[in-house]
Amino acid sequence: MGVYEELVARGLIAQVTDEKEIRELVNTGKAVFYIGFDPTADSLHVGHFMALCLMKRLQMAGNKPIALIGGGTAMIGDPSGRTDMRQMMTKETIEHNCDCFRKQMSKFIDFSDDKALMVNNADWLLDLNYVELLREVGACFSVNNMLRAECYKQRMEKGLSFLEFNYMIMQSYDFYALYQKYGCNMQFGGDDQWSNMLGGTELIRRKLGKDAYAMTINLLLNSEGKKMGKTQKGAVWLDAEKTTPFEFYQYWRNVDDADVIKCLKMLTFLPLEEIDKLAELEGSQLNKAKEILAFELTKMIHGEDEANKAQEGARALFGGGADTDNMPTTEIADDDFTDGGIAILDLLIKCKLIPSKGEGKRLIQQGGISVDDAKITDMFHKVTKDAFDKGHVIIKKGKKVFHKVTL
RNA sequence: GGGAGAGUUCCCGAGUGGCCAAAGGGGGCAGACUGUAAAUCUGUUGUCAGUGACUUCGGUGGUUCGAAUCCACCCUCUCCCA
Repeated sequence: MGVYEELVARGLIAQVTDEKEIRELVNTGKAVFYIGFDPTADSLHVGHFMALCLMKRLQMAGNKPIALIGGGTAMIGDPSGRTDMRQMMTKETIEHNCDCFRKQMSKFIDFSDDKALMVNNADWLLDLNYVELLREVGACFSVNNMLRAECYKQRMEKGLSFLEFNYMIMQSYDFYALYQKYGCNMQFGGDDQWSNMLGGTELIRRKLGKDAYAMTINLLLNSEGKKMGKTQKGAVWLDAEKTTPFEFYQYWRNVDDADVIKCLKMLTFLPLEEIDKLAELEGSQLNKAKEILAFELTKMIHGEDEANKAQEGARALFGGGADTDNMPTTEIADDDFTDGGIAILDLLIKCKLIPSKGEGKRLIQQGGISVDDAKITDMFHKVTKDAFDKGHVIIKKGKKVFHKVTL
């Protein structure tokens, strides 16, 4: 089975411009492909991770990946599939984010010995001259066609600024530039990028008379059709500072039954046969598959040690025991005590478990807070110093949030 | 440039002088039920020193005893005409 067939079997491929050609290129390791990442935050998230995995799979099959960091395109903001305009970012923020991306990517992709490249489109986009650009590529784009593009559909109702409208041209120009510079003959990206990617193949055909190819990967959607990798707090980040390994593990441990197998296929490097076996599990047995998913992903992002810690921590907590070693911890000082105790609401705030006291009161009224396994029913409850005799106190918020407090 | 309309809490959206911290839905959080799942049901969802006070309905001023609501100017967006 070639790498292309594997990608299909894993449900990764959404659309391709020319299946036969792409299969041939990719399976024989002749593709030089790029994937663009716009530095919209200071860490990569799960959505990027899928693309990185794809790069890795293709790199292992002998193809050459180019990771393009969108330091130039981020100045514009991709309107694809969005209902609102992105907030404009300053140059400084973008540069900072680029640095963060670069560091994280180097952990996954082997950039040594020219096996992969990392480029920043700021290097060629920022110096473009407007009139020259218009003359060079402007003539190759049909506004009529652009307006019909699926990615602008939602924006045709809500409004689309000229700035954002040009995003497609910038991305197309990237492909065109990479084709000439590095012989990049293929572009991969999320399925929401399809229109932008076609712009590039079209531009190359018109300007150079050459064929280039585009392929999109399915977005990671849950069974309800929503993008995965988002929580109430925001995205699930790859940076351990922003999403701890434990939180990361828990996110995957808690996916819907309906999504486990899909995630295993799309995100892990486990052999398909093994995943097929897991797919036969039913009911509560699926928890095994979820553990494997969570462990594998945590291992890839944070390393095996962290993955083990997260797994043991989770097993201990939910298995009844209390593994306090890997729990998020807050240290409090003597000053925090008055009359030998600290008010539970103050303590919860101190641990950042609640954003306001109102929410804390509600939690207590509804029975959502326990201290050392004792449910708190009085919102004026005080945690005394004696409670710390064994060195720490464990606060439980709801069913899944544990927090250790030390003195 | 001319004309018409819109901006409300996390999101959608009702409210057009006091009964408005603001309907309804979604989402979130908690409880019950479970398998750390889903579905369902219940409660809850601005802040605080909580029978009260404070901040909040695009911005700034104004009218009024009292403004999300009325007036003026401004900003942003949509639609129609050019």
